Amino acid sequence: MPEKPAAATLRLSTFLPFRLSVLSNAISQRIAELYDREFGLSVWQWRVMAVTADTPGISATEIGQRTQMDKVAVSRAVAGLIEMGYLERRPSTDDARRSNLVLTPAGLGIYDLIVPLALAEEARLVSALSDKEQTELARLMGKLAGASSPDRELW
Amino acid sequence: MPEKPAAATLRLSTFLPFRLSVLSNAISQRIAELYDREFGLSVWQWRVMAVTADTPGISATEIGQRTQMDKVAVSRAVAGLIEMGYLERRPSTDDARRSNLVLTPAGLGIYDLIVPLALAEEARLVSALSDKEQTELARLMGKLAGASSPDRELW
DNA sequence: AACAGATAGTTTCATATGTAACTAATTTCG
DNA sequence: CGAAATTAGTTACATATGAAACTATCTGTT
Repeated sequence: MPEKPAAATLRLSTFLPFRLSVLSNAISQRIAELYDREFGLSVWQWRVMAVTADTPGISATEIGQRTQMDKVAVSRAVAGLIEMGYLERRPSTDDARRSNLVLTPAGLGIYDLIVPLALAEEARLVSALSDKEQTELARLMGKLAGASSPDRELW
Repeated sequence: MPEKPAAATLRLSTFLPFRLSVLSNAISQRIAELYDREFGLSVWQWRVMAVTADTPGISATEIGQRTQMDKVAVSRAVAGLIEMGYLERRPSTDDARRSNLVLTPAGLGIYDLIVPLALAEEARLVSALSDKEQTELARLMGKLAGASSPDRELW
């Protein structure tokens, strides 16, 4: 009588999707807590601010594309930021469905406070890697992104 | 009159926490859909199955440590798996608070079906990288994990 | 012009998730 | 021993999230 074949096993701790997920969550949580504690912002709101600072007058749809947020999430983040007085909605002259979003002076003010903190936190994190390693990591992640989502651009 | 100093800007697309999060989500979602569509499992349920297959008789608390899930998530995943008939709870003889968890034959059955699919998906993904690059990626992620969570072991 | 899609964005609803409170069993220590 | 503190795990509640439906506007076709 044949042995029952040993089933293949899967060690979670070496399984890439698991490792990536755990690592990403650990990092995100740490930063999210910073945004929330210091400024009362969610990560989504912060992302909206970041792309709006980069491209004033951007539309909600375009924000979604650049941040990989779905339109509901964008809508909610925008609503929250407007309520907090950090973002302003300007009706577009050529398309009444869309709005042009811009940061208010208050929004720009806290943006300028957050950026250095975020960059410092990133720097602290990657300081464990040499410059060369940092570059290499970025490159490898780019390759993975291509393989994971051949359809859409991730960044 | 001095110029208003140009505020530091932050390009989301090169900001490591953002890139990691987007990449991880893209990969996780693809795999989650596989588990759900083919087997009706959530990612958490799958993780519980994976560590239970690896260590039969494991406790819920230990599952939490190994998978980085909090105890509520573990509790819910376990309850779901038991309901589906994939997992069995055995009261521990030496500590009445804890249960020893084991996969049922049905649970082992689908575990054996899932493992090759999960490994194949991972292989498809990392096939964009050479063997050397794969090793390097794992190494760099390990370093980052250490830097991001000096307190607890991530894997 | 006028109808049939498409598109921008919001709202609704059902589900997922995390925090805190809770129960029960165990350990610690006076 | 026995009260206080810890630990394993579940339940309850409040919030976050995503899918689908919806409103309003725009585009293309006839």
